[in-house]
Amino acid sequence: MATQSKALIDDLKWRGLFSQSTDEGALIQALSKPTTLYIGFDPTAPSLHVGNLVVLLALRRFQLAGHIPIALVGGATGLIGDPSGKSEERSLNTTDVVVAWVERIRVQVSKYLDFNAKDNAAIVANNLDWTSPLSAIEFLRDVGKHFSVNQMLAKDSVSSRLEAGGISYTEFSYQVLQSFDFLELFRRHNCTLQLGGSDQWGNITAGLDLIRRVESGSAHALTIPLLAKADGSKFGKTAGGAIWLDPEMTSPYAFFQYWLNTDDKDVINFLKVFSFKSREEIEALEKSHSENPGAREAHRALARELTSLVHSAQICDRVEAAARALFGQGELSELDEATLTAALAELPRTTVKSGEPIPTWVDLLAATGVVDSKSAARRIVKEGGAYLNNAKISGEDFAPSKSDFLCGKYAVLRKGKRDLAAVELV
RNA sequence: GGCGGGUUGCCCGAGCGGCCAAUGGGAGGGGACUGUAAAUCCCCCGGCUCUGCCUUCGAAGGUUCAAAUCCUUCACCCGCCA
Repeated sequence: MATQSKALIDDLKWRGLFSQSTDEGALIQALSKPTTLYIGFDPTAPSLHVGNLVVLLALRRFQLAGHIPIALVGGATGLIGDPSGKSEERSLNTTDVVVAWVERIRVQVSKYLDFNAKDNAAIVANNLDWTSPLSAIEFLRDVGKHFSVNQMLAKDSVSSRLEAGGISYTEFSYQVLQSFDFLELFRRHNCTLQLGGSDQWGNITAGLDLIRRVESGSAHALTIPLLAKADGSKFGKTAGGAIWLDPEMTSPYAFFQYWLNTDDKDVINFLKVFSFKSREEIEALEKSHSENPGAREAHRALARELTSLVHSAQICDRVEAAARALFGQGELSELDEATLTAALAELPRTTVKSGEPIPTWVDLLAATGVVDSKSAARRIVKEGGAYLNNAKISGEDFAPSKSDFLCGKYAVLRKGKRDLAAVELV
């Protein structure tokens, strides 16, 4: 099985999922037997986003290779705030907010792991379980005593903050808590490997030291590079904010579109990082993409796989069909009502009561929430980016008429090239 | 606790009594070109009942015909001293 564990590491490297690790030979040796490993997710929002998916799917890869994954939800650490990668102190969330987020993230994380696997069922843990019973005195005596402030100060997450803006005692303590998590998981589940983003290296190695000192145990660390885009912009962020996994926060339609619109320069890398396709399959997509980029086969494969994984194959089919209908070459008016209804269901929408006068295009677009204000909607009209049923309109006062409603029910608003919204006559 | 510096639109950052909805850069948006891609070029980028009006420059008061700009108090940040 040592060759298998070597293959796992090699695959991670090929996918660009390997930043650094503790002694690689020892790690491969350890992984030759089923190994328990964990990743922590702090509740900093009500949902995980596509950036979290990188490490979460890495955990899944380990489970598929026969190892036992633990997803740790940071009910405790989420109350403290990780200084890693942050240039300034963050404001604390209230405990009830964090409790609510923990629950949502626990459910979300569970979707990507197998809890029924016979020999290596996944585990979800919450670090509040072992930190909350601990008194401050116990914590300082039993845990704190093993930490040298000199070493803590040397961590990049702390030293960079000392230079810019300072750091509170609260966030300074974060690495101790994370180390304690590793120690507890080592004790409870014989967890001997922690995965994390490359910014977690300092926190993870602090845990290794703690395990060595307290339990004379040996454990390993593996970090994953933070995903970078070709143009240097931040991955997973759009004008509207982050791309969330929660369908209430980012609609499956928008989710699919996000991946479909991936920069050509990034699409193969993203496939390697996110897709569970084999190396051969991805290399085949790379070939077809370079031969005919306009067909966007690789983009489509990426969007399909991730939308199916995060939402469902059924939802994926729906949003893809919607996009095909709305962006297709044919006339919108030629779509039958069922197709149109299904397609428009995926879009931001507003309604108009049939007895009442129809508002202007500007008012309608603003009502769908596609733009932030009526001024923004007016600007779109003035600049020539306003469409009704795929036909350009002009004049700030333009209002659709009854006959513009397809099948007597729907009007399709478009802002620019690809931002669509629906108006329904009720 | 003392002294000094700072807090400006999504972000960075100019402005230091009227010419300020506020220079510049970035992000973002629209158009052209394309492939619902990138690069490039042009344009836009507080809000509204839009040739005008309203609300913004940490918060609250005040001076003035007029304040992002001056004064007072408060909050937070940074530095030096105790």
